[in-house]
Amino acid sequence: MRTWSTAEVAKLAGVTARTLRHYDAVGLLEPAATGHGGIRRYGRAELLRLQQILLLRRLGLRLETIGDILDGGLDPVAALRHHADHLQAERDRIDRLAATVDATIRQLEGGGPMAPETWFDGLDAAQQAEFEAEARRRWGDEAVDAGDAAIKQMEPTERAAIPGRFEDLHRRLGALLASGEDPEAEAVQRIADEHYRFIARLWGTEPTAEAYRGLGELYTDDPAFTATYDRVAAGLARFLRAAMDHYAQANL
Amino acid sequence: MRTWSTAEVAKLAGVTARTLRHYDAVGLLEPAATGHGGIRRYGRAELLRLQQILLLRRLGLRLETIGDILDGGLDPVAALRHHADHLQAERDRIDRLAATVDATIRQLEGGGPMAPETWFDGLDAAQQAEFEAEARRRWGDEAVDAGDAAIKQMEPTERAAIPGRFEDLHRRLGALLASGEDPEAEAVQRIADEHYRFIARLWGTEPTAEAYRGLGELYTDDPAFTATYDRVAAGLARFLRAAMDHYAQANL
DNA sequence: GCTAGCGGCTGACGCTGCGTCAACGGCAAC
DNA sequence: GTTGCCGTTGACGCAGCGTCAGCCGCTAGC
Repeated sequence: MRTWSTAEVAKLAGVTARTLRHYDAVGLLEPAATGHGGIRRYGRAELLRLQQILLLRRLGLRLETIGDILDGGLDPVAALRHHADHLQAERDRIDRLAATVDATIRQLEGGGPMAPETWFDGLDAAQQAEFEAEARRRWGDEAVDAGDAAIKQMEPTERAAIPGRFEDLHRRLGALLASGEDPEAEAVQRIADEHYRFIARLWGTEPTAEAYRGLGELYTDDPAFTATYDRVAAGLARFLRAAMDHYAQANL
Repeated sequence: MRTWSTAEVAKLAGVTARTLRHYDAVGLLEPAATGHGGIRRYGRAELLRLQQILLLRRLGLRLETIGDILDGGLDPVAALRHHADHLQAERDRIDRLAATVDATIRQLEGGGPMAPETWFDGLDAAQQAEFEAEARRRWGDEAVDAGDAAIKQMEPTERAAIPGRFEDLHRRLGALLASGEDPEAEAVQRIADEHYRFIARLWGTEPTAEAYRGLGELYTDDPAFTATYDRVAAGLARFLRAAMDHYAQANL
């Protein structure tokens, strides 16, 4: 027995016959011979190649890449290094996702830090969770926990007023934007000052210039925030960010 | 301005118009009204729904699941918990993949532990790397490093003889299998004893019953090994594993 | 000589979430 | 009338096969 049929190879290698036909179709593994009605026959060389294919496949490489490697057109080490980078990135992405999902679950259960009723107007539970996860990434756990503690210490009436306070600031900023004011204009900067002090209250500490600018970046980088602001007035997110940048540079 | 066009919504939410049409097509987000040549118009409610869709999407949920949640047919917390489990599994999978890829790279570079020329006959570099990764998972880093050290201390001639020694054992086992012997037969168990002592030499220590049985499991569980053995003789992997099981039970 | 059954074959659709043409329509500015 | 912009509806493409559907050839049993 020097050659094997599709079913035999499939059993030996632990794949389905369909897979073998697929590999034939894409030119990854062609049978040693086909005859008599298209019947495939595989030889020892094909078995070996299949082994290597399956190994590389289990490393997560794409079939096309595997083909390039086995046909000598691609350096295996380079390809694997590239793949390792890709895996690393994937893992990081999943880690971030998982953190955000966990935060969202905590938010929805209502028990976690940053209770829903206290935060940004216009952000629902999932958005707040995302913001929290992002905040922990940007400013660290301590900063976020400190902010949470600061909010928890407020009077209930003050807490309840937070969303309204934001709305107020945003509306007034939107009006200035609509009237063509520059982000660095004094009228705008006065509101930025109010905004800064308000954020400081919420955070339980006065943000550094860097932290405050980072918050501004968040407004424009995160589509959820951007959309929230832009519903108040088109371009408000960028306008606010510019105002915050200038404020930080001038006063912090 | 109380309604928005496709392009406006797209800009506000940071998605493409194609995406909005897609969401309409799959029934995830239908415009408030369509008229005059199919022109879509979105209202405030649709904007809010879109926000929630995008948030849940960024958590990695599938569109269908998102639809179920937003239509009230699915508990968000339960869905997210389920999703978190899924993410966890994915991360673990990627971690294992990355470990195997790293091991493969080390093997291919030839510098790492378990140099290619010393290990199993029939396993190429990638396979050996996979085996190494699997071994570290099953028996821990110390065991694998100890084995590596043991092999490094051998005389070069003895090292070179390893593959041939395996081949010899496998051929003799294959002959006994072909002649219909039982895995527990004395003739088979004598070879199992040789096999055990040989593995002990390679590992630098005498495997426990559990470790030896675990090695047998690997032979049948891992298609790469199974195929390698079954090329020597059909069913050899299972035969060897049964012999190892019995040997461990009777002698260890 | 008929039929059932086993294996093998070739299409072709399905899955996921859109990106990317292609082909066409309507409306405003020039 | 034309150009250009924004809108529309198909339809293919991607990755890697799973899963029919429909057909052919050989063998065994009746």
